Amino acid sequence: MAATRKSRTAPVPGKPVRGSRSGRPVMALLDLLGRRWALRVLWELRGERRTFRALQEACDGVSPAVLNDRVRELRESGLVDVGEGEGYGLSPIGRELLAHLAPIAAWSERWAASPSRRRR
Amino acid sequence: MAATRKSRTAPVPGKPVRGSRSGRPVMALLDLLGRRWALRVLWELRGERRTFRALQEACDGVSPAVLNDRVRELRESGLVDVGEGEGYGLSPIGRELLAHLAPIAAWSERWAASPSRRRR
DNA sequence: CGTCGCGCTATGAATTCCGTAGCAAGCTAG
DNA sequence: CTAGCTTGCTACGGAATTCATAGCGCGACG
Repeated sequence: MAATRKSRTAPVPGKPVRGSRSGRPVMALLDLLGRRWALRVLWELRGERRTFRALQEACDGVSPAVLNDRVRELRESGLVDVGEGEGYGLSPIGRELLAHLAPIAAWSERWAASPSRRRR
Repeated sequence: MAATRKSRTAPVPGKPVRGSRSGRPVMALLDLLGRRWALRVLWELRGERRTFRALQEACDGVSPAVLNDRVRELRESGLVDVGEGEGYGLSPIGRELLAHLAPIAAWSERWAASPSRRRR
C-alpha cells in the first residue's frame, strides 16, 4: 500500500510492539525510545518549542526523513504536540517524562568520571 | 582482537559520538541507549544476573549477533559486567542508572492511561 | 564416547537510516 | 503579479544496522 512511502506504526501501550508481545506500557516505551534520534529529539525539546528546521539543526542535521518519522511517532504516542505557528513542543505528559530524564543527564556526568568505565 | 565481524565502537563520554561532536556525556548516553535493545537489555538485568542465553530469551529471542553487540557496548561503557559462571549483571554505576529508570516504568503506566495519547 | 547447555560467530536477507535534492504552500516586498 | 524567502516535508539511491537461522568450540556431565 504505502500511501506515501512507509507507514510504520508507532509503539502504543496496550498493543504488541517490536520485541515484545506483552503489550505492557514499559515495553512500548522501550521500543519507542530505542529508535534512533527519539531520545535526542525529546531532549532537544526540553526547553522551548522548535520549528521542524530548528529541531533538525539542534539534532546535528539529522535527515528530515528520519526526523519526520520520529516526530510523527512521538506525536502519535502523545509525548509531543504541534501548535499552529508555534512549532513542536512537549505535551504535558511528555514534560513529565523529561522531568525523569533530567536527573539522568546529571547522572551521566558522574558516569563520565566513573573508574568502572574501563576499556579493554 | 575484538571481533572478526565489524566491531562497532561503543559511545564513550568525552569523545564524539554518532550525531554529536560535542563529547558531552549526555550525548554519549543518548547514542548508547538509542540503539536497538540497549534499553531492554538493561531493563531485563534490573533484577538478578542472567546468562547470555537467559538474557536472549528474556528479550523475546533477540538475535545473538545483536545481543552480543549491545552487551559488548554496555560492558565497554561500564554499565554491565560479567562474572565467571555468574552471567551478566549490572555494575554498581549501571545499577544507579536503573534506579533512575525505575520511576519511568511507573510513569509509563500513567502514560498508557493518558487521554493526550488520542489527539492528532 | 555421546549428549547437553554454554557463549558466541557466520551469513545473507530485510529493515532502517543517511545525505542530498527539491517540491508545494505561505508569506513579503517591489 | 513576480521574485525571493522560509517552512514542513517527500523522493531517492546508497550505506549502515538489525534480523533469523545455522552452527562451531568448549566444558560438564554420565
